[in-house]
Amino acid sequence: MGRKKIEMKKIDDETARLVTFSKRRLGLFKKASELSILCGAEAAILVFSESDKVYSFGHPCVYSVVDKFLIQNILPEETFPRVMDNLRGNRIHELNQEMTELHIQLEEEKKRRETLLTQGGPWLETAIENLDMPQLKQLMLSIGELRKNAIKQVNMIARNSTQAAEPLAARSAANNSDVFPHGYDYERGHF
Amino acid sequence: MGRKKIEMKKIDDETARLVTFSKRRLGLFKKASELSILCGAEAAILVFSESDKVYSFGHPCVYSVVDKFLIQNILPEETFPRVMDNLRGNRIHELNQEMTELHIQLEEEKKRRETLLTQGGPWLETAIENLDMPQLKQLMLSIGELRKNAIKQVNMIARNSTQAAEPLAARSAANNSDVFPHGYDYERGHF
DNA sequence: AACTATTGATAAGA
DNA sequence: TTCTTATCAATAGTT
Repeated sequence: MGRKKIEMKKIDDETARLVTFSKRRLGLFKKASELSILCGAEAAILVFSESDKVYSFGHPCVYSVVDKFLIQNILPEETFPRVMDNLRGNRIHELNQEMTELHIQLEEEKKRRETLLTQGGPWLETAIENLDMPQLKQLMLSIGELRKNAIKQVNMIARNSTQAAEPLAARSAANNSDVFPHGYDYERGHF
Repeated sequence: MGRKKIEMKKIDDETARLVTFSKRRLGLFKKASELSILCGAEAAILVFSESDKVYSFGHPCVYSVVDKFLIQNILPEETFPRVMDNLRGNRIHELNQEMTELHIQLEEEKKRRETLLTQGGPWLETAIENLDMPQLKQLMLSIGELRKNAIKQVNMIARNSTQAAEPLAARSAANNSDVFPHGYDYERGHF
């Protein structure tokens, strides 16, 4: 789509290939952004360059979409038997251990609920270890919602700010990855 | 890009929105396919329609790219400790009756905790609106950690499963999804 | 679904 | 790299 039509095969010249990669990657992300906006859809794009550098786009954010995908396509409840059954109810010869276990759990549950009421965050980190698959799925969905809301708020602040707000990468340690959050002026390459 | 320029906002007319969604989604996938071919890149696209139907594209395939993404961004920081250790103990025996009671109490606690977990969402949504930028950054970090822990636990459950544990993201596409694999002549609808 | 008038994306060049 | 522009490609509105 330019001065000439190009053959649809891997570009031989490395420099030209890199240039095209940059241009088209941005174009792709823009298209995805438009699709999301125009149609109220959620989308995520993951791209790995030849040198395995990762670039990603997501609306409302990469992780909420990827998580949603994983939950729908990779983590169906029925494929995973209840692990907790092994630890709790199915071993008659381990009744005593189970008893102890229950005592501990009960205490932990009480503590956790208490902590959750007061602090929230720290509780979740430890409590996750005791969640079963349905609970985990619910948690993943909640996390997705949480991200959405947080990003919304960041965008809100950014809009209301005269100074250009620091772009939200929608995640923590973005090691070696470029994240492309929708809602930011990616045209200007602010990140 | 047609008879008229359209405003970049959600299309009001539902029919038009659905048509545009179809057209642009295909266009997006084609662009991704071209990017992959021309530049030797790997790419995956996940799209959820408003009605949460999922469409995906992947080169060389959706799951390999998603896996790669997960591995690069999530798994490296994990250590996979034996999470269940804290559930096992070697204490003195207890009575069956007490155990039954404990079971009941535990279930009750879990229910209460679950209620907090699910109902905690709305509370957080409201709270988020009052956070400033530094607080939001911290929240995003926390969410990232939370998500890692959740995924870690999912993997844990998968590993401990008596059934052949399926590696994360190593399944074929599920029922309700349209997968758009690169390498096939999607123009002609070979699948 | 198909068809075009337009707009949008981009290959090549500066 | 960034910008410019001639072309090609995608698509909005229409049939």
